[in-house]
Amino acid sequence: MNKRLKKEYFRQPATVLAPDLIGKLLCRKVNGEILRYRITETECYYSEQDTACHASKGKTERTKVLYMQGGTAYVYLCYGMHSLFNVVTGEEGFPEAVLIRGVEEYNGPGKLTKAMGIDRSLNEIDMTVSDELWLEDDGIKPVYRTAKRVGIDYAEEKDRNILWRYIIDDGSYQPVK
DNA sequence: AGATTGATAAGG
DNA sequence: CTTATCAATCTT
Repeated sequence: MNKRLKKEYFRQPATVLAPDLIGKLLCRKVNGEILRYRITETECYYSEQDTACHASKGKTERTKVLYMQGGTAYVYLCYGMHSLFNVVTGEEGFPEAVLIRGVEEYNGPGKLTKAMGIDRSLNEIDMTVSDELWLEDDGIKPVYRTAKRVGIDYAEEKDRNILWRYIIDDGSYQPVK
């Protein structure tokens, strides 16, 4: 039986949740139909000291959602054409989030949001109570590997080299019965 | 390697 | 108001 991820779960640090979200189910209800996709790739963005994190330059109108409590959705329009979907984690007042970079059928953060109909109207949604967008755990624990984050050339070298990207090891889990 | 695309943030 | 920048993707 699938269990919906609740507030206590999202209160953990992004550094813990990023690997743990691998294999979880991203659920989206659109036009009365429920879509479920298994998360295959995430990245961790953590604190104002992380120069790759949007919040590193301080709190602004755009990044304030990163400071909200865990379980909030952060949807950001990048390069004018791609909606990127993040899960805000941790306690209120501390900026951290996990970027969902890929799901089973769609690789690439811009493609999965387009496929699931995720756009900026879902920004700041509380996924612990929303019936449009939420996360589920069906008990599968896939094996994953780590890598350096991508697309963050603007960050300082110390942050570019952190292994905060988590990718599923394909075929390492059993399909849902 | 280059074009695309528009919100966001910083500066005048 | 103007300008530069971007957690990407597609085509050449």
